[in-house]
Amino acid sequence: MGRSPCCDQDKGVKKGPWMPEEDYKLVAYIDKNGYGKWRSLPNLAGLNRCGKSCRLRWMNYLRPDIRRGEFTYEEESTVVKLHALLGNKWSKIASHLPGRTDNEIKNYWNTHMRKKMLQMGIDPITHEPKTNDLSPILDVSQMLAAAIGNGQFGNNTLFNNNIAVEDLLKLQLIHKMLQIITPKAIPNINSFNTNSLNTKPEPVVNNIKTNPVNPKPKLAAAGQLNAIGPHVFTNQTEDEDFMPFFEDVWDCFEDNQLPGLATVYQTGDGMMPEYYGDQLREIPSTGSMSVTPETSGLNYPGRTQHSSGSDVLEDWEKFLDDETSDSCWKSFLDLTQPTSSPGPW
DNA sequence: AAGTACCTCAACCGCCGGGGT
DNA sequence: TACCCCGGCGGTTGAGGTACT
Repeated sequence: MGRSPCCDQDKGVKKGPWMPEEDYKLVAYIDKNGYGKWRSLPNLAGLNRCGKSCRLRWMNYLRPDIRRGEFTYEEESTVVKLHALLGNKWSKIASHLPGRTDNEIKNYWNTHMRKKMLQMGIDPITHEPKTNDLSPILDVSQMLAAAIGNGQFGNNTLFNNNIAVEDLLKLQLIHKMLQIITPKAIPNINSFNTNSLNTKPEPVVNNIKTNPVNPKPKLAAAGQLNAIGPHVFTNQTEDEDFMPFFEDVWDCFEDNQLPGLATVYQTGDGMMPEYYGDQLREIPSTGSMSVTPETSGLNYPGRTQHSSGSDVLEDWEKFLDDETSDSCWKSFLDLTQPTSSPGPW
């Protein structure tokens, strides 16, 4: 069938960037007559353009309610969530962002947000961590596991200092989290002998200062996932800061459970530090997600069921309900947790 | 200053689905 | 039922701007 393109009949119509006088003509006509009947509009408005071009110019640029300028944090967050829900349905996404056009959102996604997600190791299509990007972590984790499994923990110089053990525990924690997120991509290395860890090496423990004043910090799933990347636990280089984290992890290992969520420290003003793209910024500790799977009533194409770590995910859920946990990552987490409605994943 | 590479985004293209005849 | 018209959508392009060498 293939009907002809709308502009075939309009031989010699102008293409390319619009001139101000063309804009003026189009706006003046629509102001007077309203829009619609795009095919006949150019002739009526005295424009040497095809109807589609006029429509596009009006919808994407001349409409009075167009909102221009940088996307706000809330807008970006909404785009990420809706893209995870809807995929490249730009017009549907745009319908949730007043003043933004599908074209603008599409462009912004392709030029900014897609890049950001890739930098964060997130697949912009599936919204899941990219397994290829995790392999270096996995490799290191496996290397350490192998070393421990060989009984070298006690005399291997690699582990003869606190930093190495801390790093090991961090790696294990990250590994566990990755297993929960992408169980198929991250093989289980739990089989390595964690019992060797259960006999707390005295030199390590003795060198870590206890801190009775510092309460157990909140467990932060958002912070957990922020740790996947180049900024792993950057706030925890000091022993005092690291101690609660160490205790949490240690407790879980002793109970032979998944490690607890790592600690993320709130700053004094109630702000949560988080990485946002390649920048560290502090975000208000309150706020709500404008759209969630539950509120939207939409299913999640592409969601995966995580068979393991459900307890941890429940903890995450509890944490996510906490008012201090709002973050860009929370939105990702909202979209990756199982719901009661059975999805295809 | 000039050349080149990269980035951004307005605009175009081709296809699709709904509605009318 | 078949065909056509139209509006709308998503993918792609390329001109202009910017950064880098």
